Amino acid sequence: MGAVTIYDVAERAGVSIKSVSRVLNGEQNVSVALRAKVQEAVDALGYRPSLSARSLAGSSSYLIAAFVDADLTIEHWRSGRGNDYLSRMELGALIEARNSGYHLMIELVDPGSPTLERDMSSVLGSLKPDGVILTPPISDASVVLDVLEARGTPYVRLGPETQLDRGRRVYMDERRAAFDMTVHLARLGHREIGFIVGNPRYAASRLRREGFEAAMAQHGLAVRDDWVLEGDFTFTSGFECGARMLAGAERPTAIFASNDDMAFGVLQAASRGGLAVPADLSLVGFDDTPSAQFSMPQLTTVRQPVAEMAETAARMLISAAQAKTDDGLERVHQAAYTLIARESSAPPRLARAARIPVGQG
Amino acid sequence: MGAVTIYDVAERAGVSIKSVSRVLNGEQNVSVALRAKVQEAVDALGYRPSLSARSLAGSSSYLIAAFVDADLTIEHWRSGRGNDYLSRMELGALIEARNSGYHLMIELVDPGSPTLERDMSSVLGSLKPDGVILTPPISDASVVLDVLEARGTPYVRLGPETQLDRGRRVYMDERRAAFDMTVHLARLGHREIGFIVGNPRYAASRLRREGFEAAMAQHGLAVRDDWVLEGDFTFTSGFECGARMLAGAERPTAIFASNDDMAFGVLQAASRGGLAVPADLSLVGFDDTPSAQFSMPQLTTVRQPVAEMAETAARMLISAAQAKTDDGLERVHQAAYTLIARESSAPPRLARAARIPVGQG
DNA sequence: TCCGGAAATGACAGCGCTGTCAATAGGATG
DNA sequence: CATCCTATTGACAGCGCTGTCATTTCCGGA
Repeated sequence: MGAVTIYDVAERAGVSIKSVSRVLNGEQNVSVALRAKVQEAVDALGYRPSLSARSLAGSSSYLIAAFVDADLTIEHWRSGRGNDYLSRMELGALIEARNSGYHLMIELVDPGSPTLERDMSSVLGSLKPDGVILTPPISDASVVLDVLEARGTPYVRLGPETQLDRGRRVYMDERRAAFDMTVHLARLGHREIGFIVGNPRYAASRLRREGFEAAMAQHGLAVRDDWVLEGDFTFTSGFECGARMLAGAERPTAIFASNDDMAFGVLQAASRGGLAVPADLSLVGFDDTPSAQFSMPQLTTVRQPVAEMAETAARMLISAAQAKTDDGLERVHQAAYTLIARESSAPPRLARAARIPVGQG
Repeated sequence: MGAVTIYDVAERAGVSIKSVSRVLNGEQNVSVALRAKVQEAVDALGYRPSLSARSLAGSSSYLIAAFVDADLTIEHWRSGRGNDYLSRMELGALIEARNSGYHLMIELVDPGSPTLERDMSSVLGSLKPDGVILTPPISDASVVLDVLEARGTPYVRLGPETQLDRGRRVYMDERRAAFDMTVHLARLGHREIGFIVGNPRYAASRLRREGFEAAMAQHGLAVRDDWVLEGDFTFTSGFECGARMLAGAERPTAIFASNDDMAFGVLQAASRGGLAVPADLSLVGFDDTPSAQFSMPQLTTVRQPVAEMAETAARMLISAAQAKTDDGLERVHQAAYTLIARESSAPPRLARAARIPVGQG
C-alpha cells in the first residue's frame, strides 16, 4: 500500500538513502542536481518520511505538545460544554504547526497531582516533543517548569504570572487591559463602579483586579468593599454577585466583571431585578467570548488574541527547535488586546450621575 | 536525564527486554513472578515506552487522529473565534484516549483540495494512526474514506449523511430531533412556523429541514415557501433571514432556526423590529451553543452530545485496534439528543392564535 | 601537472522497541 | 524414568530514519 520508504525514493533517484535524508531536511552541501533528482522521486512516489522513524533516529520529533489543565478539561467535559480558550489556542497552534510541518498534540496535565513530576516525565519521555506550550494555569506550575528544564525541552508559557524570568512566554497585559476598561467606564461618567473578581486560581484574576483598582485610584474614585465581590469565572457566580451587588439601596452605576460569563450572570441578575442595561446599569466583561456579540445588549469587553498568541508560541518553539544556538531567539512576546465597546456600556443616567455631587456637597 | 529505556528496566528486573515488553503490552503467558518483577522496576524507574520506537517497530502507533475541515478551521482562526463543536469533540476524544493510553492528534484536511488523496496518504503515512475520527463535513468525503479503506486504517465518521454503509459511525438522529422541536412548537399552539435552513454544505441542514417538514405535515400545518429561508449557519445570515421573514404584514408566530447562531441573529432582528421573544415570537435553535443559556431570553434548543459522541468514536477505534478480528465490534452508534426547552418558546399570543380560525372560517 | 582542502556523497551503526522463532522449563503421560 | 506437550522466556533481526565518519569529487594554487 502507501508504504513508501526512503529506500524506494533512494532507489528511484539512484542515490543513497542518506542523500535523500539530506534533501528532505534541507541540509547544506547538497548539489542542485542531487536535490532535483530526489525531489522528483519524492513527488512521483508521494513519499512522506515516517514521523516515528525520524523521531526515533534523530533528535527532533516534529511534535509540539500543548499542556492543558486536566481538571478544567474534565469539568468542561462533564458539563458537555466546549472550552473556548482551548479551542482558540489550538487553532492558532495548529495552523502554525501545519505550516511548518509539525504536529500538535494535546496533553492533559493535573498540576495538583502528587505524581505530577512522574506524569510529566512520562509524557515527555514517550512523546519527546520538540517544544511544549503551557496554558494557564499550568503556565505557573513550577514543578512543570522544573521538569521541562531538566529535560532541556523548550517551552512557552501562555499568560504566566509568576517567575516571569523562566522560559519563554507570550502574554497580554491583563492589568493594563483592565485598567483601560475601567477608564472607559470612568470616561463615560461612572463614578460608582462595582467589580467582580475571577477565580483566584488564575493569575489573571489578580491582575485584572489590580488594573481596576489602579484606574479607580487614578481617577479619584473610591473602591467600595461591598462592591468588589469574588466570583469564580462562572455564569452562576456572576449571577450571585450581581444579585448581591444590585440588591442594596445603594448600587453601582456600572459593573466590571472579570470575564464575560460572569458578566452574563450579572446581566441576568439585573434583568430579574428590573434593571435595564445599559440604561440603568453599565456592564462590561473580559474575554470576548462568542456570546458577547450575540447577547442583548451586546457586551462591551476586552478581546484577548488567544489564537495569535498560540501561533506565536508555536513559532517560537519551532524556531528554537531548528536553531542550533539559543541566541537571538525571541523569549518574550507581548500580544495586543482590544477593548471592544459595544452596547452594554453607556453614560450613567443623569439622575444618578447628578446624585453623587449632591450627596458629596 | 529521564531517558529511561527498556534496557534499564530489563537490567534492573534481571530479565530480557522482550519480557519487559510482554508485561507492558499485557501479553499472555507471562508468569506472575515475572510480571511483578518488571512492574516493580518500571515503577521504580518511572519508565515509559517511547511512542516512536513502539510505532516504528510494532504494528500500532497508539495514536488516534481527528480529521477536521481545514477551511472551516481557518475561517474560525481568521475571525479569532473558537470552534465549539471542535472543542467538545476533542474533549471527548481526549478523555477516552487518555484513559486508554492513546494520544490524540488533530489534523486539518481540505476536502476540496485537488491533492486531497496525496495529502491524506501523507498524513497517514507519516503518522500511521491506529484510527481516525472524521468530523463533519469530512465524514462525507468519499475520497477520504477511499484512502482510509485502501490503507486499512479503521475510522469512525461523526454524523455522516451519505454512504451510511461505509465504515463505522456515530450519529444523532437530526431529522427526528428537528421533528421533535417542530412538534414542540406545534404543541405550544403555533400554526404559522417559519424555518431557516442551514449551510447546504452540511448534511445536517437537509436532515433538519426534512424533520421540520415532516412534523409540519403530520400536524396538518402548511409550510410556506416565503417562510423557509436559506441561511448558512452564521449569525448574520440568521439576522437577514429573520429580518426578511418578520418584515411582511403576515409573519410567523414562531421561527425554527437550524442552529443557535442563526437563532441569535433572528433574535436580534426581532428585537430591532420591536418584537419581544417569546411574547410576540417564539424562537428555537439547534446545537445548544454556550450562548444559548446566557441569552435573553434563554434559547430553546437541541443539545447534541458531541463530547460523548467523540468519546464513543475513540472507544470504537481503540477496541478495533486492540481486537484481532473485526467481528463483534460496534460499527454504528446512535447518540441521544435532548430537547432543551428554555424561555424563548411559549404559546403564541391569544390574539394571533385566534386570528387563524377567524381567517379560515 | 600535482597537491591540499573544501564540497558532496555514501557506508554503516544504531535509536528503542516488537515480531518471530528458538530454547528452556515444567508437567502430565505411559 | 523417558517422552511429549505446553507454558514461559530469551536471542536476534529488523522497523525507517539520522548521526558520524569515511570516501570520493572537484577546485584553485604551487
